[in-house]
Amino acid sequence: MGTTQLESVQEPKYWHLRTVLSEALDSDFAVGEVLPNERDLAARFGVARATLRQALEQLELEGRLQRRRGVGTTVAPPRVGVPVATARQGGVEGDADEAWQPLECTTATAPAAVAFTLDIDATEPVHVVRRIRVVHGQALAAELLYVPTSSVPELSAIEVPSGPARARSVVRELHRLGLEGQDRSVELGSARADDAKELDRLPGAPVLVVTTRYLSAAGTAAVSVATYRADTCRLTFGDAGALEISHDEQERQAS
Amino acid sequence: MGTTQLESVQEPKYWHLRTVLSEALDSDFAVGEVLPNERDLAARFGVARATLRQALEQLELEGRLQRRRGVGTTVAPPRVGVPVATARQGGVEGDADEAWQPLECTTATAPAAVAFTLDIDATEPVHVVRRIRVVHGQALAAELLYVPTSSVPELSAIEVPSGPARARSVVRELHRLGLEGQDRSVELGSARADDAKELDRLPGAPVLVVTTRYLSAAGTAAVSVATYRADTCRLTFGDAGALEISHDEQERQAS
DNA sequence: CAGTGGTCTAGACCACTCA
DNA sequence: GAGTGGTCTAGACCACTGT
Repeated sequence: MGTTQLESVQEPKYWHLRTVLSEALDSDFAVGEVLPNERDLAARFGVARATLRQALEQLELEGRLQRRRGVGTTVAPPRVGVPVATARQGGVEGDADEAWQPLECTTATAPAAVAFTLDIDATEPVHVVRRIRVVHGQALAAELLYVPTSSVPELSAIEVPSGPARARSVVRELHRLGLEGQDRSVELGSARADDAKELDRLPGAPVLVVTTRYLSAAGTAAVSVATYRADTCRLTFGDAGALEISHDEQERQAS
Repeated sequence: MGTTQLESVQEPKYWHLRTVLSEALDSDFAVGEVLPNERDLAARFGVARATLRQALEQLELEGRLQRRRGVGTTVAPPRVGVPVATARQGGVEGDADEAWQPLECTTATAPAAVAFTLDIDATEPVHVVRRIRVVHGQALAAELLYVPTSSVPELSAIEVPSGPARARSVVRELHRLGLEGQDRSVELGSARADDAKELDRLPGAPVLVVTTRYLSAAGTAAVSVATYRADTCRLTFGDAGALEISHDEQERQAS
């Protein structure tokens, strides 16, 4: 008959919903606007709440939505471009180090894999510095910076008490070494409970895990494991701050 | 009384399950081994299947598990380190270009955001090259490479028919320009239907979206949007192939 | 307190893979 | 066709936020 080929490939409901909602976000909503609550939305689209939630989860993963328990679902602003490495990445300067805010510092043994990367014995003590990266008053990343005590010999004599002051000392001493460059890797992870708390997210929230190896003439001087909020961050490498491609734009397929 | 503080903070069941399963994976399972099916596992832990699945989803997101419909759930190998940029990223050579396998090439107008980044008019035609990055016989990434026709003037005269051959021509011409460097950004996304197909994933699967701007003396010569499988890939920058920190190792918290 | 998103249940059916 | 993971439902209760 005359019925036009309708969804014969049968995409899942939640996926179709995601597309519909995504288009609605583009045309009918402004950044920061709150959406109707999940029960209403589900009823409006004639699906179970769980299905509606599956669509919202997708959109949140893509950085389009922001959901807060007890508050509601709002339209998220475009992702922040976060400089992770500049073009001259061999530079001695601490890159965007001023953005990191030291919280505390303890001394302990490093996790096995970190010890391996540092090329030290697993029993050798390391300074563990806890830092967060704050932009516009919001924490974008939480980091653990592992610095072998042997890398910063000056410090052991000083004996600053634990806390932010000591964290700053360790970072200062590290910079004094004259770092020659960094190695980095980026992968997807989920926030541990402690990181989630710093980032104001729930445990298990998707994060981009940036592992950095700081190189000095003597070898690996320190290792940092930083977890960035995947929902709000776009990591940039090589002064690509100008890159302004957003996800909804990529949606359209050139054919 | 004598009851020892047991889970008073009440973490969600699925999160606790994730931890239990994660430890079980470390101690009792080998890479590639298949887990019991979801219904059995759920029964064994005394939870609903949906809850068990929430835990499995977490572990899959972290690259610990691999799930295939009709087959089962298996223990995933450690993530592959994928070189995205080398230390001398200003190099003219195509980096790990040999790993990219051209599929086809069409000519069309670029999406608005891509046109903006290329600094061209949205109506100007661009070559759209479709490539996939294959390692060990498995597709790790799918890419759309946008090259303005004005960037590669030689090509319009040649008139190679659409297809892999033409794709190769465009890439070759692009390299001939003498590229001066690249800008990159990395963010989390979900696979579009076409990308999902190339990557052997379901639509919506988590991917790392790498947007690269190729710079020539004249400005932005091309833009590429590559989607990497987030479950299997660890993107490395600056010859950090040696970085071997895996997620389960990060689990332990130094305190 | 009312209203929101987060968790959880116990089912059902479907799509896919493989023997 | 048997067995797997993927989708979907219609409820329930909880944790959190604001007023």
